[in-house]
This record gives sequence, structure tokens and C-alpha cells, in this order.
Amino acid sequence: MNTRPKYKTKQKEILLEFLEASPSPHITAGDVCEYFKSKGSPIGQSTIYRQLERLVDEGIVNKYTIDGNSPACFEYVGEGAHHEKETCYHCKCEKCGKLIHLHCEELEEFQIHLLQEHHFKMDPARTVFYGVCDDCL
Amino acid sequence: MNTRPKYKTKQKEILLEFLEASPSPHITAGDVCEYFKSKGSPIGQSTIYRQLERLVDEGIVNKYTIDGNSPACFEYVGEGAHHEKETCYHCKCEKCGKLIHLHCEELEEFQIHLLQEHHFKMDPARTVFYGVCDDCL
DNA sequence: CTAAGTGCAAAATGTTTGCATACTT
DNA sequence: AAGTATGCAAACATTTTGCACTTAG
Repeated sequence: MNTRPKYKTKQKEILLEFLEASPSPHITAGDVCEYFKSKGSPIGQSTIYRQLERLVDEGIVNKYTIDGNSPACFEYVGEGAHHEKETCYHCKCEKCGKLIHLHCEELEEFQIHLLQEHHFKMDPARTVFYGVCDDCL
Repeated sequence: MNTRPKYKTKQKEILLEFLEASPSPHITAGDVCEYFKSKGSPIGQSTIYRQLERLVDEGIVNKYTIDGNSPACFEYVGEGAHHEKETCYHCKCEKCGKLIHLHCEELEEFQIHLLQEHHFKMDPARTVFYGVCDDCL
């Protein structure tokens, strides 16, 4: 986990710029690669993966694992936003495969309950609720 | 998702037997393959994957995604799990891998909230909370 | 100059698939 | 006989890695 950046590079800069400009929680590494490829590949694929991983370590970007086989999703949250931004939770429909992301006060409360009563610190970025969505019910 | 079994095969039978005998929540498809390979390969890899997937659909086996890159874990829960025992929820520690089973009133309430406010019917048998356990905190 | 970062192509990983064969009913 | 399931090996998709090269400090 020794991933503190030492040098400031062009690649890192434009990657961050891009993420900041498209703060979707559902950007995959592949999406990023594709985007930059279409722009004349100013960043290579390995660098994208490596920088993304680093940004996750730094807490500037969140990584969500929706399901084991699909690619991981990344969400830009920014430097300062650690406490300001609401956590994004995920529900995945087992019927149609749709991914729902939601912000939920009750869930945040439950998380606290889980920690206080069950001594388990849940990680919302890794936890996905499986079930059946509205449309499929 | 048409995966209801039609024929009863030898392979399916011994796979189920094996899972039932080792009800660990940390068995991966690879583990199963390895095991059967060491037994003279009475089941091929594709069959293992295909049957496992089917068992998950049938609710006889649970599948956990620990993190996008590591292999999925399977847990035998058996036929009866669907037909209402007490609802059991799972928390999985990302540090030590421990699986915690818990019964929780708040969580059941939250489930109702999820259904009523967010129109999502969560399936507790398939949902695992990932985070960090007491010991590892 | 040195350490850190990059890019390529190749490897690793875990899982799925096409197709001919074999088994269930 | 007809419909399923199997096994192999090859295909896949995503991510990681080895190594020579470039760049920031």
C-alpha cells in the first residue's frame, strides 16, 4: 500500500481531470482506457490501472465491486469530499441485472448499528445488496 | 435463467455430496476443480462451473464475491434454507476472511424500508456485508 | 543522476463457450 | 429417439507484470 505519489506526471494529471469531469460512479477501467484510446492514447492501459489503484488508495476515487465477473467501477469523490459526500450504496437486481445506486439515511444508520452492536465495520463500497428490483417484481 | 435441472447425473450427485460434506463458505470453484482432479477427475471443470451456477440459482448454494479479482466463494446451504428458517445474515471480514452469521432485528426492518421506500426486495440469502470485523479493527 | 513513472506486449486469472460425445428419460 | 449434460480445449475479459525507456526532481 505504499502508493503515495512522488512525481507529478502529465498522465496522472489528465486522468484526474477526466475523472473529475465525469464523476459517474459507474466508470470502469475499460471505459477510461477506451476514452483515452480514442483521444490518441495519451495514457497507456497499465498506467490507467496503476493510477486508478493509487487514487483508490489515496481515497480520491472509490472502487466498487458489483459482481465478480464484471469490471470494477470507479467513482471520483475528490480530495476534500471525504466527509461531505453521501455514501453511494448499490442494489443489484438478480432478474434483469440492473444496478441501482442509492443514498439512504436508514442504511447509514444501520451501518452505525452494525458497528456499535455487532462490532462490524461495514464497507459500503464493497457491499452490494442482491434482490429483485421494482420492475421485475 | 432457465436452469432447472431435468436429468439427474452422476456428476451433479457427487458434486452436491462434496459440497454438503464441506459446508465451508470459502470454497472456490477452483478448489472444487482441484479436489476432483486429485480424485481422478470424475467431473470436468466446465461442469463444475455450470452446476455451481445452477445450484446458486436454485438457492442451494450461496455465492459470495469477496472482491472483483479473487475467485468467488461458494457456500452450501441446502434445500431447506429457502423454506424459512430464521433469517440469517452474513458479514464477511475482508481482513481475516472470517464469516459472521447474525440475526438482526434492525436489518429486518431495514429490509422492509428498502422494499417500501426504494422498491427493492433484498434477498438476505445472497447478500453479504463486507467490512472489517471486531478483531481486525 | 536517480528514483519514479510509463508503455508495450505478454502473462496471469477466473470464468465461459463451441462442439462433438455420452447419458437420461 | 429426443432432449440434456458433459468434457475438452480454446476463447474471453479483466487485470497484473517484466522490462526497457522516459521523465521529474
